[in-house]
Amino acid sequence: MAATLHDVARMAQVSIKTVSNVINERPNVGSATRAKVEAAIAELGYTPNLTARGLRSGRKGAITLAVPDLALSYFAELAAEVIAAAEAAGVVVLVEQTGGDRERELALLKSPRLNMTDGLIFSPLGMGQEDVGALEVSYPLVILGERIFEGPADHVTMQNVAAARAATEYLLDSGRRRIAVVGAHEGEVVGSAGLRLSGYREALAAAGIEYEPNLIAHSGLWHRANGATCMRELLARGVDFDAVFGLNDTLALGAMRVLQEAGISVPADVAVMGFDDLEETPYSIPSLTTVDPGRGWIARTAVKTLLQRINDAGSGGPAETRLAEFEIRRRESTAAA
Amino acid sequence: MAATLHDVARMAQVSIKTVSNVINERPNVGSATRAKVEAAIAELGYTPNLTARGLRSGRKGAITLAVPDLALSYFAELAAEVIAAAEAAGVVVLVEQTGGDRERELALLKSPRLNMTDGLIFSPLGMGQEDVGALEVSYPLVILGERIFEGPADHVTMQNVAAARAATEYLLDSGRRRIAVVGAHEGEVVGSAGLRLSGYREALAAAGIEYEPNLIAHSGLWHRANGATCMRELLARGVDFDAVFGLNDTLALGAMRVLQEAGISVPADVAVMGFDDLEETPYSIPSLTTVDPGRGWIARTAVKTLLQRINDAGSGGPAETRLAEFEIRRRESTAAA
DNA sequence: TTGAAAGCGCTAACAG
DNA sequence: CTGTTAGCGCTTTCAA
Repeated sequence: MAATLHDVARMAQVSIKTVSNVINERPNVGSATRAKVEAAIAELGYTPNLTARGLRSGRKGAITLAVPDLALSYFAELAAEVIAAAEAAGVVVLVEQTGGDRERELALLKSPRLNMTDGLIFSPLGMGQEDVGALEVSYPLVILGERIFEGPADHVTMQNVAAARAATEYLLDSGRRRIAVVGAHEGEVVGSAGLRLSGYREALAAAGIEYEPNLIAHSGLWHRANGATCMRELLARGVDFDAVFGLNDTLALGAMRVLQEAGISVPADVAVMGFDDLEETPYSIPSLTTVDPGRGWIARTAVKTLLQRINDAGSGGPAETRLAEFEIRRRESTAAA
Repeated sequence: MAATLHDVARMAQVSIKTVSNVINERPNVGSATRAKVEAAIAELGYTPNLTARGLRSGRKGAITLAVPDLALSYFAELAAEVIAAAEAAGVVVLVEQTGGDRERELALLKSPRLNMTDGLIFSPLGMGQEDVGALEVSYPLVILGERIFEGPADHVTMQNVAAARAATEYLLDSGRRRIAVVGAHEGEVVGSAGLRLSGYREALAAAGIEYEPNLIAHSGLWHRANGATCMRELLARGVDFDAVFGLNDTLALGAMRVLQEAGISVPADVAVMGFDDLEETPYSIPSLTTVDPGRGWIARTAVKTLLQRINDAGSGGPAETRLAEFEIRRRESTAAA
C-alpha cells in the first residue's frame, strides 16, 4: 500500500496539515519542521494521491483533448503539440477519438468521463452550427476548427478562407488556370472543407475565372486513400486541369500518387498544392507545396486559453476567438511548368 | 453545482445506497424503486463523479499510454488503436510523450501522475536492459517493444528479428544482392534497430553474403528527415547498392525521396523496403513494400492484457510475453528490376 | 506556526 | 430489497 499523508505525519511527528503545507509549498512552515517532513517523505517514498486531491480541490491537473482520429496525421501532430504544451504547464492530457461522428461528438460533450479532467479542447468534425447549443457546458471548453461560429466557448482556429485563397492565388500567379479541388464536402459551408472551397472560389472570382463544378471532387474523411479516389474520379471524368488543390496534405499526397501512376508529371503537367504543412510534406516526391496554417500556435494557444479559463473559474469574461497566422510553404510540386 | 447521489436520493425519496445500486446496475432493486430513481436521475441530469468513485473504489476507468512522440506516425497509429480498444472496454486513455529520452522514461515510471490511472502501457525507447529494475512497479504495467527482455512486466511485441530477416530474404529472393540499411543505431542490441539489423544479418548469412558495414547508415530518431540524411550519407560514401532496407517506413520514405532526387530510379535501380505498414505506404510513389508487424493486434492485446492485470489485482500469475504475427506487404518499390 | 476536525462524492460493509 | 454508516486521502477552515 502506498504511503499517505498520515503515514508521513506520524513518522515526522507532526500533524497532517503541516505535511500538506510542505507538499504544497506553503510559506508558513518552520525550516526545522520542513526538514523533518521532507525526510519522512523521502523515507516512505510518499507520493500524493492525485485522485483524492482532485476530489477535494476540484482540480485534477488533467485536460481532455478530443479529435476525430489520431491516425489522421494532422490530428496526430496537433495532439503531439497539445500534449507538449500541457506538459510544460504541468498538466496531463486524456485523448478521446470521436471518429468525426456527430452523435459521438454530441455524446462526448455530456459524458461523465469529462469530469475526470478540468476542461476540454474539442475539435469537432460532424457537428454543425445547429448544434451550437450543445456547447453550453458547465466545464471550461475551447473549440478548435470552424464547424461552429459564435458559440458560447472560446475558439482557436486557423484562417481557412484567407489561407485557401492565398494558396489558390499562388497557383494562379504561377500561371495555372484550371485548378481542380480534391476533398470537398458536398453542400458544406461551415466546415474546413466548405471554408477552404470558399477561399478557392474567392481567388478565382478575383482573377475573373469562372468556377467550374466539374473540377471539384468530393470525399468523406480526409484520408490519403480518399485523395487517391478523388483523383481517379477526376481523371475518369476526362476534365482538363493544370493544377490540383488538395484541401489537406494527405488528400494532395494521395492525389499526387494517382497522377503519377497515370503518367502525368508533377509539376510539369499538373501542379499540386496541399494544406496543413505536415512534417512529411518536404519528403514526398516531389516535395509538396502547402499552407502552414499555424498548427503549433493553435495547440499552444488552445492549452493556454483553456488553463486560463480553468484558473479564472467562470469569472473570465466573454468567449473569444483567436486566429492563427498562415504561410505558404513553396516546394517542388508547384514549380513553374 | 452538479447533482450528487444525495440530491438524487432526496428527490426519489430513497436512500443513497439504493441510488448507487441503480447506477451500478446491481440486481437487487425493485422495479418501482428503480423507475423512481431513474426519473430523478434524468430530472437532475445527474452524472456520477468519477473522481470520487475512483478514490473510493481504487478504480479510475483510465489507463496511461506512454510513447516517444505522437508526431511519429507509427506511434500515432498505435495510439489510435489503443484508444479505440480501450474505449470498447469503457476505459479512457491518458497519453504521455517521453521523447524517447531515457531520463524522462525513468521519471515517468515513478511519476505521481500515474496514480490518476489504473495502469500503464509503456513503449520505451531510451531505456535498456540495465534499467529493468525500474519496471518493478506497484501498478499494472504492459511493455511494448523490445528494449527490455525478461522484465517483471507483461510484454507485447512484434517479431523484429524474424520479420526483418523475412524482409531481407524477400529482397534477396528478388535478386538484390547489395542491400543498404537505413536508420541503424550504433552499437545497439536490444532495441528495434538492433534487432532488425540482426534479422538482416541472419538473412545475409543464410544466403552466404558477407555483411558490409559500409552499407549501414546510422541515425537518431526514426524521422523521415533522418531517412533522407542517411541516404545522402550513403550516396556520399560512393558505395554501390541495389536495395535499401529502411528500418521503418518513415526512414524508407525519406530515403526514397533522396534516391529519386539523385536521379536513381526506384525500383529499377534500387529496391526499397520499409517496416511498419503505415497507412500511407500504399500511397507513396512508388508504393512502399513493407512489413506489417501486427500493430493492431499489439494494441488490442496490450489493452486486453493490462485490463486483465487490473482486474486480477496482483493475483494474475507471472509476467508473459506475447508475440504478434507479421507479414510482408509487397508493393511497387521492390518490383523486379 | 501548527493541530483538530470536517467533508469532497462515492462505495461497501453491515443491519434491518 | 433497502437504509445507515464508515471511510478512500486529501485540503481547508477554524482554533490554539
